[in-house]
Amino acid sequence: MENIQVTLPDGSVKSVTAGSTPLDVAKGIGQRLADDCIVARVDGNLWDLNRAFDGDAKLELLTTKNPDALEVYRHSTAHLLAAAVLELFPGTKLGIGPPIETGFYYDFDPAEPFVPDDLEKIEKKMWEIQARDLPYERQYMEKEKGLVMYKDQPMKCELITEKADAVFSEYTLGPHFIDFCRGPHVPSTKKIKAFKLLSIAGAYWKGNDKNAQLQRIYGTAFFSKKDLDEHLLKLEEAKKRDHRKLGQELDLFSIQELAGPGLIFFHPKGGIVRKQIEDWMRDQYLKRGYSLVYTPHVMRADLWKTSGHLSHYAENMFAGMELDDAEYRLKPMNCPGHILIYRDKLRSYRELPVRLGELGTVYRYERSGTMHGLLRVRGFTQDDAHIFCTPEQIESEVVSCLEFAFDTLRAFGFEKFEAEVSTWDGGVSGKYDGTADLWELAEGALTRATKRLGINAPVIPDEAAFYGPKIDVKLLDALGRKWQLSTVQFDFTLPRRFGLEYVAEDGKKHQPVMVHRALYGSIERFFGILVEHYTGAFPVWLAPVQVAVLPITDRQQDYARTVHQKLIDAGFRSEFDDRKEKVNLKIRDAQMQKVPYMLVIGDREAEAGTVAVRHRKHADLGVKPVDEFIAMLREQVQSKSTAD
RNA sequence: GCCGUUGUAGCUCAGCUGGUAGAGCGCGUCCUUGGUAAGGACGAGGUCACCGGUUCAAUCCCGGUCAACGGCUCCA
Repeated sequence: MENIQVTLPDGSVKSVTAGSTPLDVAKGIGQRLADDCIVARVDGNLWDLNRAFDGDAKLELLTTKNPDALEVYRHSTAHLLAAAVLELFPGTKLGIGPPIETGFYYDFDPAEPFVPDDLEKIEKKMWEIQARDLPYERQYMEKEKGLVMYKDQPMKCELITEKADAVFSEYTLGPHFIDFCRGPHVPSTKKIKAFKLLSIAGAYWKGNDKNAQLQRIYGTAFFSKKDLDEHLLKLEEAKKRDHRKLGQELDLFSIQELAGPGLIFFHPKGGIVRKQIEDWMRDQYLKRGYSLVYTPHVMRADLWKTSGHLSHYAENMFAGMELDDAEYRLKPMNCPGHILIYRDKLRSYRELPVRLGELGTVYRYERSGTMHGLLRVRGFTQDDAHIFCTPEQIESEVVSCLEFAFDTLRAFGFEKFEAEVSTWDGGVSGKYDGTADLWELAEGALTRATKRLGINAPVIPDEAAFYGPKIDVKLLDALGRKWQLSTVQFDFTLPRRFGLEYVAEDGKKHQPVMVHRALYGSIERFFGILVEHYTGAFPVWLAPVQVAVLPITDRQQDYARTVHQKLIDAGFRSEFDDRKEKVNLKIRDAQMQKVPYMLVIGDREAEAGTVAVRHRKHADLGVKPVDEFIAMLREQVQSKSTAD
């Protein structure tokens, strides 16, 4: 037998006998490495550790430090899940079971739907199989034979028919489990050390809502118990931060069954926070050359015909209202309203760009089952603005929109962002509106703008709206979760549909370019994200109650009241707790409401004209004269400090 | 819209194979005037989501509706 040459990443070459596997090479280097290895990369392809080399090869051994290895590991855990399900529920039909960003899932079609208790049973069975130390073995099957072999697994047959080569690979796990699969996998179940099944959900076969629905089991897996526990802790933490839970605990907002799903009631405390959010944006509009407009919530259906919404978007609109003169529709978007204002008079190039901004409440008929707290609703308010400009102005407008967006997100305490540019498909499919030179112009402006600002923004082809390219900004919150918020979108369609014009230098009429942009996106959604980002402990400038004044006994009531009044007069949001309760309880309540400052007032303070300051996080800050406290508070509010 | 789960006081939940309900917190009254995260006593709150069926009898079983939750699909 001839030897084969295996080149390692450091350039060294190992000579091994033909038929050797990556695991053999790893063992040759050291048992520790062999133990740590999950999978190999051979000539750039992921490869089972126990799969023999075809010939000379470049080899990389992937250990638990490699993200690709984690994917393989999770994929193997998904197979383990499927094997457990088949042992417990023979006859269950298998769908697919891939790794995902946070773990893995496997889709099943069981005779009886799984119930939550089954998760525990299945997980137990998985550990049982894991303990058997079963190998994942790669085998090969001819397509024709395979279709017969898998005749009891209709979904697998479908996949084999569609995807398999004439000879395809499959993986066994022990004597009873076999799955059509490209692999690779870990060598044996003993490699799998930490996993947990998380939930059961419904999912359409092949992601198509025309197909039958399967039972999907989600789980997660990590190389170590420690990593798994950390991840589970993070999930717990996210649950505690859930804006729906905090919204109720802090009395910020509610959704009323009598009123309907997806419609938000802002309570007094949520209302104050929302006012801060809105005021900030309106002030910025005026500072940055936007005008503030208001447009009606219901408008004639004819308007929505002109805009094209009734032909493209009708299923997302609330049904029409037949009035005496015509049919009316609730607005799902603000654009047509702004367009009517633009179009109300003849515009000169001298007044461009025209930037019309509104905090516009729109209603969209989201399908039942899609609503989610404040994040997906049927009525929401966009910080919406439309910029009408000349083609030459596009780039600088995009730059200032992006600057505006980043300033906005930073103001609310977000530090990390990502941006991406969505472009068309070059016109091949015909599903995009507008001419090639317009797309080129706009896409060029977007990418140049990101470069000018030094933003790394990947370009994603064929992801644009049909009416123009766009750039989306995502933020990363305190838990590192991504949220898509700000968007800047070109629109080649509406200016044409509404026949928008401006008179240029040449005295002729030209069509302006239109840009849609929203920075919060939806105020409701932004509010929800803020609640989660801060776990409800809003920075002082946003906090619904900034100060709680807490007299210890009735003797200090009068003095405490003057302190409270002084705060109110100075423009702060102070709450006076004059209940006949112990100060411990008052502190506890203020603490649980996440009030930033508590002023404890006893005889000593009343005597000296001071307050004992307690901070929600840093606890006792000591005694200060009232004016000194007010000055400190003023500084924090004015600077909109987000430090706690 | 689809699959699955859930729906009991303002909130969080308990309620054993059907006999019209209970706790803690909160709320009210009273006592306690107490220095940095829960003082005590008493009391008032519920058509057990809604509609229908089975039954002598339904919070409990069955069917439907609505809503919430976990997801899927969708989000020009």
